[in-house]
Amino acid sequence: MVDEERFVEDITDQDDNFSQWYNQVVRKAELADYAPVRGCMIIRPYGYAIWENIQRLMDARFKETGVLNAYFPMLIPRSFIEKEAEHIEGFAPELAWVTRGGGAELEEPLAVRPSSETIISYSFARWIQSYRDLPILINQWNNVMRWEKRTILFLRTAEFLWQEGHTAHRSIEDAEERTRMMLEVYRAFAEEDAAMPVIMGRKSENEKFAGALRTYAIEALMRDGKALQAGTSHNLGTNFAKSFDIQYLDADGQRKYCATTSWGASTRLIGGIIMVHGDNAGLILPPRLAPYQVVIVPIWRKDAEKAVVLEMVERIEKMLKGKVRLKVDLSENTPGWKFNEWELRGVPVRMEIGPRDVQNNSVLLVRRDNRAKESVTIGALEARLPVLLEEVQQALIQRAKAFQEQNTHYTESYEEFKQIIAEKRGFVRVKWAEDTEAELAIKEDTKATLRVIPFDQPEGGVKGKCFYTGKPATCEAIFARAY
RNA sequence: CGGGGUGUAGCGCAGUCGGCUAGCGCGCAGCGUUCGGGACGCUGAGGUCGGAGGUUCAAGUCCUCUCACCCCGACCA
Repeated sequence: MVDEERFVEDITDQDDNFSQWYNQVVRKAELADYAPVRGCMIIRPYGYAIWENIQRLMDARFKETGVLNAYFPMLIPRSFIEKEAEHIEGFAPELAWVTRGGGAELEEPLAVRPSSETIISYSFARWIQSYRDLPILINQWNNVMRWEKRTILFLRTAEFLWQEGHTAHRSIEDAEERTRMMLEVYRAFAEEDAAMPVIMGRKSENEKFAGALRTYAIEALMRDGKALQAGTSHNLGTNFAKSFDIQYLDADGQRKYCATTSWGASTRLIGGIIMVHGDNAGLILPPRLAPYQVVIVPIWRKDAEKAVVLEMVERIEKMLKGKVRLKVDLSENTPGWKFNEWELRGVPVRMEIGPRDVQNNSVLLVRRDNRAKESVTIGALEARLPVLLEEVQQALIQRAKAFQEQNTHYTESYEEFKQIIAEKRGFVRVKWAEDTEAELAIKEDTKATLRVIPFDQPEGGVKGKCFYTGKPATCEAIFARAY
C-alpha cells in the first residue's frame, strides 16, 4: 500500500509484515518499551510527549463544553463493581484484585479500576440533591487496568492511560445530547489534531459498553486495512443511577433518577496515529501532536564552517523560540544518519543548515510526508514555518481520507463480503437488519465485526434487504476486521 | 486460556555429534580522519547462555519443571 524511495533498511516494510513494522517503529522511534510486568508498557519521553499534546488539546476541547477535571481513587470496593449487573458481567473476566493490605487480608477485596462508572456514581449520588445541581460534568485523566489476554503496545495493554468523562443529567434526552456532543469532540480532535479521519456512529447491541443504554464510537481505518475504535461515548440512561441511587428533586416536586453518560479515549490513539500515517521509513507525526515540529540538522566540513553554521543555528533557535516546537540535533552523527533518524521518529519538517545556506542567508526545509524541499530565506522563515506545518497537517488528513475512501467497499452480497474481508480488508458497508445472531455468525465466519452504524445514512431511509439475512434492512452498517 | 514459535552482550544473530578460553555484525567508550541521505581506521569495555532442578568426567548444547515474549484463535479502549 506504500511505495516510495527507501532510505532506511532496518525496518520491515509495511506490506511484508505490518505488525512487525508497527512493533519496530514503536521501539526504534523510542515511543515505548515492554515492561517487566506482563502486558504493561513503559512509555518513553518521546511517546509521552505525544500523549501530553493529546491531553493538552483534548482537555481544552472538553473544557470548552463546560467539563471540569477531578480525581477518583484507583481502588474500587467489590460491592461497588457488583452493583450494576451488566457492568460486572462485562468486566469480571478482566479485573485485577487487591486482596491484601498492610500485611493482612482485606475484609472486602478492592478491584483496580477498569473504568470508574461505579465509584463516580457513588459521588454523584452524594453531590446531587436538586435539578439545580444538574448537569454535573466531570472528567479525569488517569490509568485503568484490564487484564487483557493478548496485548499490543499502545493498542491493547493491561494498564493504559486515558481520560474518562462522566456526566449526570435531568433526563435521558439531556444525556443523549451530551453523549453525542462528546463524540463530536472526539471526531474534531481526531480529524483536526490527529489528522485521522473517522466514521461516527452507533455501536450494535452486541458491541455496546457493559451497562450502557447506547454506545457511540469513532472508528478509524489503519493502513493495513484494519479498523480501530478511537474513542467511545456512552449514554448510560438511568442504569447506573438506579444501581447507585443517583436521584434529584425536580421542579415539579417529583424525585427522579438522573441519566448519566461516560466517554473515553486512551493512549490507543497513539497506536492509531502510528498506523494511519506511518510509512516504510517510520513514523509520520501530525504537526499539531508532534513533540518536535521542526528538527534542525547542521552541516559543515571545516571548523570555520562549523562556527558560522552553529552561529546561524543559534540565531534561528532564538528567533523561533516559543513559535514552533524545535529540536536542534547537535549530536556527532553524520547528517545522513540524522535525516534517517528523524524521519523514523516522524518529525514533520527538517531544517538543513550548511555552508551553502549560510552563504545564501537561507535554510533548506524538507517535509517528512513527501520529502519536498524548499529553500527559505531567514527573513521569510518565521512566517513560512507555521504555514508549512499547517500544509503538512492538511496533507496528512487528505491522504488518510483518500485512503479511507479507497478502502471503503459497498456490497449487497455475502460472498463478495467474505472475499473483501479476506483479500482487501478495509471498511465494508452493507445493508443491515440489526440482528445480533447474524452479527455473531458473521464474526465467527469471517472475523469481521460490526464496527459502527454510521450517523451518515441514506436520505429517506434504507431500502432493500439485509446482505446476510435477507430481512428488510433498517440501516447501513460498517463491518471490518478490527484491532 | 488453547495451538505454534523464540529466549546466548544494549539490538540482531551464529554456536555442528555434549568437549578445552562462548563468537559475529550493529551499537557503546577513547583517539584520529570524516560530515548536503545511515562514513572509516585503530584501541577497548561489555555475558550468572531467561530461571530452577537433574543426567554426565564434562551442559549454551540432553532431560524435567518454570517464567517471559512473539505469531494464530476466544476477550477488549
